[in-house]
Amino acid sequence: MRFSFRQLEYFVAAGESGSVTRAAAGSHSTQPTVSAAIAKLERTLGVQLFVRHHAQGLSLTPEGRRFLAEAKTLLRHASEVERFATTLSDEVAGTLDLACLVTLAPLVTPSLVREFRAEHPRVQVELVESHQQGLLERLRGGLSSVALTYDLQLPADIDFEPLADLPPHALVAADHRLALRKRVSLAELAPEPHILLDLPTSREYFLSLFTEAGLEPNVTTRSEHPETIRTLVANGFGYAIVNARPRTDTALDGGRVVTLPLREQLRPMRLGLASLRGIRETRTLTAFKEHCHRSITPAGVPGMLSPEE
Amino acid sequence: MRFSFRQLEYFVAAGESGSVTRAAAGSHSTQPTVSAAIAKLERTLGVQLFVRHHAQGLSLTPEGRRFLAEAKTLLRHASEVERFATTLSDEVAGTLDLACLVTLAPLVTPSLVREFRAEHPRVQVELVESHQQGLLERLRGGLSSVALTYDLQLPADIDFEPLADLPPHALVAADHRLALRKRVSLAELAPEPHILLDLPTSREYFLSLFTEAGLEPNVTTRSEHPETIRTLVANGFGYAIVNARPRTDTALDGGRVVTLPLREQLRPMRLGLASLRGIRETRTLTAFKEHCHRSITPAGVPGMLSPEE
DNA sequence: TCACTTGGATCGATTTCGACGATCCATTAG
DNA sequence: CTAATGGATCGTCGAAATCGATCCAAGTGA
Repeated sequence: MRFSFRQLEYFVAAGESGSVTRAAAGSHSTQPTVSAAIAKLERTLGVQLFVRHHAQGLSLTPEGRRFLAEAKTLLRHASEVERFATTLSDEVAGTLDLACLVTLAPLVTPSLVREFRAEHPRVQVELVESHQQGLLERLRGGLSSVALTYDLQLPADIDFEPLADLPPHALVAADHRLALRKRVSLAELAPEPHILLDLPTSREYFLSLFTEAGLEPNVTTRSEHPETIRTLVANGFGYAIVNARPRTDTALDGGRVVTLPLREQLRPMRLGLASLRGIRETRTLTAFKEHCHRSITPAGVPGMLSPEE
Repeated sequence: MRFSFRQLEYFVAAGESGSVTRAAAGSHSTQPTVSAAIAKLERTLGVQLFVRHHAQGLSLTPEGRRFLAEAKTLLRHASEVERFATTLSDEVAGTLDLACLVTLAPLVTPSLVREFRAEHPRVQVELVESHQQGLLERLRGGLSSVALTYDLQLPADIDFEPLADLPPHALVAADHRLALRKRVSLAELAPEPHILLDLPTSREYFLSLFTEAGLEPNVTTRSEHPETIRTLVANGFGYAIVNARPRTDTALDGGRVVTLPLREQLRPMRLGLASLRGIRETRTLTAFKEHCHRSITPAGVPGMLSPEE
């Protein structure tokens, strides 16, 4: 660009006031500065912008008058962009790019996002669902600002704020022989046919629960989709281990399932907010995180059964 | 403005290439310069624009991506303004603000402007008519770029390019007792009733013709309008002195007039282009001046009778 | 595993540019 | 003729941009 914002500002001020001195006063500058800036602007553009009247100010040339109009709209445009930029960081407004672990999304996000938008009407939420690896890629690629997920396989460059612990439960068919038990132990389940939620990071978690207890599950069926797991369980294919427990005992095909606490004190899944470490967060993101802390508590997660239920 | 064009340019280059180094290469700059500029931009805007990947470039944050779009349109706008500015001075295009002495305008400007516009279709001509004092005010106030007028009462700050000399003629009715003469002298005319074109500067010129010859005109009627003068002459109110001679011997009311050369060698009116001294002229103005020199010659002025006719 | 490569961040030196006070100069008012 | 007005110019100062050199972290390949 052959000119600067400062030069345009001084030029507009002088053009509108018809005086370098007044322009300087109104621009928090001095007369020599404005005079030099305008002279330089004329030189670089090769356009005579003013007619100088000795000891009585200046008037715009025809070209100066036309350029003035253009300069004003450009400056207005620039301050709109400036305003936009500050809004990006300083106001709870604009778009929040939220990512969520696929298995959690249908349970948690609807009410969470609805309440957040009710509280902050100027914010649009852009929700993307993905598996854990995809979430990390999105965070690192700047495609999402924050991810709602479990603290599984999180590298050091990812910051994680825990929101709630979800202990594992056994999921069995309503007509399963263990369905009426108050609770059940891993040892009892181990020989039974196991239906594994076979997703990149959850897989290792479920298996580790058994191996850490010196057991080995009898994996007979696998699926990547929680709803398929529930339907398989309801249809007697075996049992499953789940942490997120929907507020319904009906599978998608109408079959019934039951969730049972596990007797052992097992390491829970930790639900929380993952974001890239070391990036300055926007006020919109801060507001969203605060909202999550209020809405998703250790005592309960919207869309899921609470621990004591 | 909290940011500069340079910063935006570097930011856009880096955002589109995903690399500070490539951005620097494409911007005729160096990597530390671009790095520092972006860092400063982020600091002043309070917005994190990039996620830095060690040893493998950077990606835009969600905010960075949105700001990038705004920055690009702003830069495009700025270069349009820059282009506009250079067009103002470097191309025969845009608007030419032309002023013309009222008495000359109907005779000279129609064909002059028509031919000029045919030669330069990208130019609009904005024509304003005024008396001599008004022309000077328009030039000094930057309202017009050039004035087509006589070299009467021109102060030192006005530049004048002569185009053609218009010697004074006597204007008499077709049935006037002198109408059939080949030429007449001022002395013969002096006693006759004189109809004076009573305009600020022409007035002094006409009277000076007589006083410089030791004569005094017998002014019986005055008017500010050349067409009124011609009608008065045609109706026998007296004679008039004129320099601009229309290509017709009919006055507006249908009466006939005759123009006669004057026997004396009298100082002619000098038709030319007046402009403000010391202002850099645009290429459009240069083209117009050249066109005038070609079109308005000592041998003839469009719309007027030529000297030898 | 270790050296190499990649690519952004940082440092220090240089230079450029903007800002300012003082002054000059031409015009206008009284 | 003097004072006031108001832009142009000059010299100085300081902030900021620029650059080469260097640092450092992460990925790559032997």
